[in-house]
Amino acid sequence: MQLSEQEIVRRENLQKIREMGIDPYPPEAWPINAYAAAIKANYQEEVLEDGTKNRLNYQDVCVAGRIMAQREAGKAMFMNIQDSTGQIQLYLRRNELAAGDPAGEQDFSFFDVLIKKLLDIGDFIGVKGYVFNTKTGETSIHVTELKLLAKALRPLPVVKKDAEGNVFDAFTDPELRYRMRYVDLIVNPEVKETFLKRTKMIASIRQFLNERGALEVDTPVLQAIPGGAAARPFITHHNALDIPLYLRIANELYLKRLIVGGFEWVYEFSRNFRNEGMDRTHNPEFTVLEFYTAYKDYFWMMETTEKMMEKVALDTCGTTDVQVGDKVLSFKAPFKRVSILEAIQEHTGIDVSGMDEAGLRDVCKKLHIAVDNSMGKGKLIDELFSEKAEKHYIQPTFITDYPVEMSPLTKRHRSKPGLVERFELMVNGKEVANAYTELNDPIDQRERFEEQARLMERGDDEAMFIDHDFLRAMEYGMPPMSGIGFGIDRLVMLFANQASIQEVLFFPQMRPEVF
RNA sequence: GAUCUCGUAGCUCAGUCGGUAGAGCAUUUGACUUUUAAUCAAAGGGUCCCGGGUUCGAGCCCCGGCGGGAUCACCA
Repeated sequence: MQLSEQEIVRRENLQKIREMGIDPYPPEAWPINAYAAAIKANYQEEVLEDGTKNRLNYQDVCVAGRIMAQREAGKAMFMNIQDSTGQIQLYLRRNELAAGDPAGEQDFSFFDVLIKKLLDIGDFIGVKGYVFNTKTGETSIHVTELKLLAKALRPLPVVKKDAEGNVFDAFTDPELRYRMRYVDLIVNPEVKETFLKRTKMIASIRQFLNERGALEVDTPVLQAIPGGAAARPFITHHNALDIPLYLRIANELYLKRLIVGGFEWVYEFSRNFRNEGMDRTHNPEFTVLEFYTAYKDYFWMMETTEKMMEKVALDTCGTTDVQVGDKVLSFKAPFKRVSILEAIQEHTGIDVSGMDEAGLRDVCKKLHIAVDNSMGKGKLIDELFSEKAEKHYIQPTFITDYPVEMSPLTKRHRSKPGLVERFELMVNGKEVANAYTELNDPIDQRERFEEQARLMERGDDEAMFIDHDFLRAMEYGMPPMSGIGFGIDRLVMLFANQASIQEVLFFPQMRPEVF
């Protein structure tokens, strides 16, 4: 391996540390009793009449962190260390860290050699000391004891910030940031914020569901029949059984089996895998929250969804008015409801309700939407909506009542022939959730699967497989229910105001690196 | 998969008309006991993504490849 000059220096420093009798990777625990952010927020001191300071708290702190900056000032030194909560400044003095009798012979090598020469940016250290404010008002730890906790052998990008908050030499190359997310997280604090928001959002959803009595469950990731969605799966092979298995594209059919089994409300944060293109809104593995609730319909689901979204916005952003790009989105319930046919009429001026396939195809051609003969009525309506209407729904809006051809798992509409009881929640011109009154008529379900099988024979590689066990479950009796799936990564993109899915996944898929 | 675009020091970036490879930070050496983008003085550091071609001469021009980003297609 070719080492850079800085890597060679650090390896030499490591050797010198060992020669000083210091273990650069000591095993003992370090007894932390304070954190950077809390110290800076809560430290108090008062200036007495004689000008001396009375320090009120944090006079015996023990912290740990990574060295992020070093400023030598002769026989003193300043460092910034970073712990999980942020950075704090350290103040170190040569004579206070010396060995031996202050009145007689003293050994200053700990400060002169270890601290000034052998410690580098990136090293983990633990320090003990007391907190004070410097002349310039910076809350700092006056260090009385320092211990090297772990030596770093590679130089970190050094990102600097001035008093006005201008950032210099930021570590910005997306390829390096995604491949070395650990470095990204160390030097770009706002990246950490995004991921903390993601965790907060998921916790908020979990709380919303749990307090209403929903049950969190786990269902198979490896499936013999990849069902519940129209997508190309990843395929793998099980050696002991000598069978092909698929990574799940959805967990819908398993959650519905659980409703058959007698649970009334189940949910799962499902990692799904789809063998399709990648771009700034698609990663091969992604997270969907699905939940299914017995004895409910899609009207109930709309109300539940808007309540949940309102809570999630409050919990993750502190407000229902969320800034996304240059827009402010209001997640205050209730949300607008528009049927897909009304939406098309509103944005094309054409009423397509009641039109047959030929009529729809003419409308598409007139509006310069590419069509081909494989497209049925449902697909044509879907094209009209996604080409002409979808992008206009910036504020959260429920688009309802889709054509039956697009929705093989959805119950037919109670009053509108040819449509199903389905909605998608559109936010910022994109779909973030998809929900139905679920189909629970096993004979209708079997026919819908058979239609999918015909599509597959015609070469549609995204058509659904027939899942005979799922049909058997439904034949045992499935209660009426409503179900929904939320694209969690896309919700995080909204609430964290990020334009790329790679910014909300710790380790987005990349081409393998060649070493 | 298609098109456009980028790849130069550890990081962020300059590099003119094709003529000896540059800066800031980081690193090394020295000064400085309340600094904070610390400062001051000096020094070292390069497979210019890889492979071909044109040329007396290529970081720069041409061809091919690898990797990233953006747009589009498919999808959530």
